[in-house]
Amino acid sequence: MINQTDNIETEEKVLDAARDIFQEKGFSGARMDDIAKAAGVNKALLHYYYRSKANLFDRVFKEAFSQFFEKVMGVLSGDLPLDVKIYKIVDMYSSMLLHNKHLPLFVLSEIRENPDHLIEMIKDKRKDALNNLEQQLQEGYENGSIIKISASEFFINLVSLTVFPFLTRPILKGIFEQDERDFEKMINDRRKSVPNMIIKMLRP
Amino acid sequence: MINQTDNIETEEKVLDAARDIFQEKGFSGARMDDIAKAAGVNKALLHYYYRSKANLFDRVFKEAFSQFFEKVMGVLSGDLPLDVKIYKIVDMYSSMLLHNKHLPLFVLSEIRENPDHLIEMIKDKRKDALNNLEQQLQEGYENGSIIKISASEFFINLVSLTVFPFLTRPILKGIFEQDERDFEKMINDRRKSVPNMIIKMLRP
DNA sequence: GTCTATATAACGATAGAC
DNA sequence: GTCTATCGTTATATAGAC
Repeated sequence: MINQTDNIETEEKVLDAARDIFQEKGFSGARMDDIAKAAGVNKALLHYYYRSKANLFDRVFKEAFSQFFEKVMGVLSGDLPLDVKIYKIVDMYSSMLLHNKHLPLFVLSEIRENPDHLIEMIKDKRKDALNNLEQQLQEGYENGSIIKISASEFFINLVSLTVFPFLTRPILKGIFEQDERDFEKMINDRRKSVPNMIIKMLRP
Repeated sequence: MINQTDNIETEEKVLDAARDIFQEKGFSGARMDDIAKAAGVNKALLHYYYRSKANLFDRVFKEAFSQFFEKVMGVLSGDLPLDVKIYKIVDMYSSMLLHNKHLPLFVLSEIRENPDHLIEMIKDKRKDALNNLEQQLQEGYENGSIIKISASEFFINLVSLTVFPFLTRPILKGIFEQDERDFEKMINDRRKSVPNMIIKMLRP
């Protein structure tokens, strides 16, 4: 298993380490040395498997980006009732981000660098999800069951309330003296309170 | 005015340039060369006035951080009615961030580096603002005019809905095909819609 | 106070032995 | 496939002339 053939285990160890370091420090803050050390291998191996820092970063970023978006778009595209979609999205993000604390800040802060070609990555799924959501909101409005609201406004409100607390976590620690457990409790409470807020907000 | 005595104009030009570059690229992404070029002076001057990159960065960061927090804390500490406070905070943030697009992402992403000593910077104002807000929410609850809600929950919801759109600006461009004017229009609409949402949410 | 030139260190990347 | 040693660049920082 060692030598003579590509060592997949090593290749993965490197990728795992790269994910950790890049997501915590960003592209320009991360050091190839640190990634190598975290992976428990030599620096030269990173280049052997991934050729360059930019290349390795790209792998990590694309993965993080799709993790951050594709599931949500999937839920929005489906044909579940609106309130179920709301609960699902809040729940999904809460679980995902509790286990991957640096993800949202990483994605958002690295996006400035390549603001263009990321659009390609969502363009397909985007249309489906939005058309579907827009129609659903329109129907609800014509039913008289909800107020008139655009898909973008609805989407932004929902994601803001769900994701923002993760971005401000170190600050919340300072302002409200939240420790780790307090924070988790708050997030778990918000799995119910955020959907309730959104639904209340939609009521005519 | 030139030579012989400290040239305050130059010192400020450097600080202005540093603010621009640091806020756009972050500490490790920023280059002293770029700052010098943006200030229209030689690289050696940056060290003459500010000694080191870390030192210059510190100036910029502290300023940005207090800009991001102190005003809000001031409003919360005052004795305005709750709904007025809500409108004021949303309005303040919207105006500030429309003119300083990189501020929130800059503050949030650089905070990981020094998560500790920033707590010092808010500790004083924090207590006043929170006690005041907590009492106000408690009174409203006893009046029967609003639901029971903690100060932290209230605060997070308010700031999330106000600030988050600025963090996702390049993405909104991709998902909703928003151009610059669309974005500004959306933010200006939210000066009313966000307070309305928050108030609606508070209703029993 | 401002510049040019240069020292010094850090980092990404490659060569070559095993 | 993995390591050590090293090259080449780029960045921060300083020395010294004006």
